[in-house]
Amino acid sequence: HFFNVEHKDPVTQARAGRIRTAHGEIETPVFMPVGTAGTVKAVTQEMLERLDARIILGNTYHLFLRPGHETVFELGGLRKFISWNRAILTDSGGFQVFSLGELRKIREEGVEFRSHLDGSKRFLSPEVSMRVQSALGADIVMCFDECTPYPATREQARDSLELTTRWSRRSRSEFDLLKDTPQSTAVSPALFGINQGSVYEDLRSRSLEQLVEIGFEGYAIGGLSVGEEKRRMYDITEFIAPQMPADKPRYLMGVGTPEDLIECVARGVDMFDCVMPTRNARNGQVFTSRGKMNVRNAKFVRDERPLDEECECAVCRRYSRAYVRHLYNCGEMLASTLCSYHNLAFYLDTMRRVRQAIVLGEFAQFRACYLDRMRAG
RNA sequence: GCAGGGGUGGUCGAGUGGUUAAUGGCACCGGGCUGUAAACCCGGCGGACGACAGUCCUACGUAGGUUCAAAUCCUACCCCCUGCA
Repeated sequence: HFFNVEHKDPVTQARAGRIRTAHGEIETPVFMPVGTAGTVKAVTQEMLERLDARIILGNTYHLFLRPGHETVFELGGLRKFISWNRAILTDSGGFQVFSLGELRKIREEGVEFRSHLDGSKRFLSPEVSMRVQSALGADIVMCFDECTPYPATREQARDSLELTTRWSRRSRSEFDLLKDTPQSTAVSPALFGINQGSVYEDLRSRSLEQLVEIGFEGYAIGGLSVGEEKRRMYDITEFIAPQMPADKPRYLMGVGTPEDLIECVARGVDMFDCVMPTRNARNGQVFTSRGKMNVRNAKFVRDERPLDEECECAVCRRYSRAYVRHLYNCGEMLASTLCSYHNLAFYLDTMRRVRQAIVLGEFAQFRACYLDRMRAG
């Protein structure tokens, strides 16, 4: 079957499991690099393989606009198009309902977007999102949801969650209809529901109950890391994750920092994705076992050490901070590539170590040591 | 030699009597980034002292001058560019 838990941490809610897709197995907890427009920005697919990434994200909205899902379909699906033979998860466009702010109008039927590229009107709904994702051929498909903005009043959060539930029901129907049709390039895809409810515990529970009733292959926590205090993000995760079906993967969308990952694994989350390692890399910030570091800083001009002295990634084995800083200074694109590669290596390695610690029953200890060191700097 | 144009802060370049320590860009320094409208955005950027408010000093080629007040006006000198010899 699709997922099973292999180890449970005796102290925390952490678990180690395995997701099986037609395009490879994924050991959890897992961090999934974000590849919005059919590329994890600045790194090649070969690099992702070398990093042993087993699954990456793609985005419905962005690929829908460009090059268009029909085009991707004709080219044999997203995996073939981008030459990636491992697993892919596509986000539904629900986050763009949130992030594109003024460029969209939400109705019961769906969302009308003004394309950020040319201003043209585009329409996305649960059905359209499923059709697009089906054509793209993802292994894991996300329900079309409304990522509730923060802050939201109780009433706004409730209305938003109810809309997401109705859209989830429609997503489920359309997904089931499309599965194994000639319009799909997917093989045994799984559909995930997305929990909403903002920072209101009872609304989170209510959302989850409704989703479980519909039934999904996995459950995601959405609507977090959208501006709320970190404490609340942890609290909501701590509250809702353990309530999610134990035999299904639990995915915290859009999170987070290395520390967030560990803290939320401890609260029962199995899957994560975040633009942070790649975006911040392009902006000169690298993550290390001693905390984050801005390699653009003048103090690295003559620093011959690797980005992270304890990292064994291909970048850290070969290049110095001085060189990477120089590349940033010159506006050279290799800087982005090198830092993105390292940051992803750091994230992926962190998750492998987290998993190993859970398997060995040492997660609580690992968590404490790891975070202490990172904070000590 | 003659005619014309010009010399401004690290740099390029505005500014042609007073809200000017001097717009902007770049460079430089620092910060932010959480299901990617992001190789982006924000802040600082003459010096000294001060926690802050602020105070003082030094600055628009050089040296003088006019004026209550000058990067801005006048004189001389130095240098650069263009054209003609």
